[in-house]
Amino acid sequence: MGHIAGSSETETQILKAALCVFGQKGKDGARMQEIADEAGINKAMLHYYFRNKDTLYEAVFRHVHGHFFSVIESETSKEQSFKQMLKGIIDALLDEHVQHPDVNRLWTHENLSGAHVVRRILEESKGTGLGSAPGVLAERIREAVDKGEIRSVHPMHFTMTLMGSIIFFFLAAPVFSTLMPDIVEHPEKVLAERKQHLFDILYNGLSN
Amino acid sequence: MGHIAGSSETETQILKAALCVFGQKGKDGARMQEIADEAGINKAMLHYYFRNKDTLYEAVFRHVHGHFFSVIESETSKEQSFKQMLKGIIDALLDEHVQHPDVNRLWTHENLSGAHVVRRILEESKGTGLGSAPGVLAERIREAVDKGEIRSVHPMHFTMTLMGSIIFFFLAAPVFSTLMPDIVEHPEKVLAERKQHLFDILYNGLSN
DNA sequence: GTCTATATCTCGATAGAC
DNA sequence: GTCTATCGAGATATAGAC
Repeated sequence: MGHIAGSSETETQILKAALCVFGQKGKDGARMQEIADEAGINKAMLHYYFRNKDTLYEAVFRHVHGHFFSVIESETSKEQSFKQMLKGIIDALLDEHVQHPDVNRLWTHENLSGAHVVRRILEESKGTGLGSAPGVLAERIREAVDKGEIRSVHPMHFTMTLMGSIIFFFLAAPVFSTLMPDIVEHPEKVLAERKQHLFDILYNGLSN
Repeated sequence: MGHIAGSSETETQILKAALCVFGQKGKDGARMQEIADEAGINKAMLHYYFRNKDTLYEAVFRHVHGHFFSVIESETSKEQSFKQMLKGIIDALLDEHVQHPDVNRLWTHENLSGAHVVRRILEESKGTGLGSAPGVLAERIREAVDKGEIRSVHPMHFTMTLMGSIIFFFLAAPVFSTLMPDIVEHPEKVLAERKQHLFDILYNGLSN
């Protein structure tokens, strides 16, 4: 947030526009002018609401960083079998990425630049809140192993494998579309295939 | 290459330095001054060997883009079972990423910025050379399915899952290190775990 | 709160001596 | 081929009127 108490309409517009531009171009490639244009306001207003580019970037990140974690948190807290949970996470995370591609891109940019902002946020809320979602998922995996629902597997590594195979799909789409034209020509079909494939390979990989 | 015929010592130094800086900061975040410093030369020299920043970036990318593909090509062309090939690709690709983290980062930056350079390169050598490596891997998967070595799976989706779960591990390391301190404290141990986990989960996922 | 005008500065690129 | 010095575009950020 800027130095304004409540969150005004304009502030929301700025955050939305900034997410879009930062997501597309990254922090370095983004231009304050472009963000202003996208928000339908003036460049000076950006500095009025958010002191400078760094502050704006951090505000945007704080505003959306929980998006994907909240999906995981939602699915892990439902009363359901591990199998259902896995299917739920795969489907919901893929859908979420389709609907909010900029958030995924922002996350990746953040990781590439050392993840200083994320880490600060995660440190602030040590083990609580949305940041703990991957930890909760790992715990659910551990429980499922104990109950014999799935065979023994390293919880954190599986969490990384799951998230990686979901996120990479969108990240590498520009390159893979050369090898697999359906990605751009029939995106819904490929998305459905992806959901089916991931559940198939990962659940089978966990089966006894 | 610049407008010099052979590749001089200086040119190699520049490419090496540029890979480092472009990998760390991305094309937009990179500074010509920093590349010059890293190469131990003068800023003007960069423009002498490579016309401008764009040209330099493309030269760097062309210089290293085949790194990971060559690993896949090497493993897919060996005379070995599918099981051995899968193990070989996982181990070799993970090792390659450890040894050349900047190449991975450059690739990711390239994907985030639309992959215009990669696509041009891939178009130039339509289906030939290193660019066809993922396609060859997909073909090997198809063959293994036909032979009954593994159960039926979508070849291209499996290729993406494999590459994604390998690459994401390095990409998200900054964030996951908060949740899994071993990543920075005992990196060799975690790398060994990763190799073992990936082969375990993916090969089991492919088994009948 | 919102705008115009402008200050300040960083960076890519070039000119030109050696 | 290599350097120093510098130009000029374009970016962030601010000043100040309304």
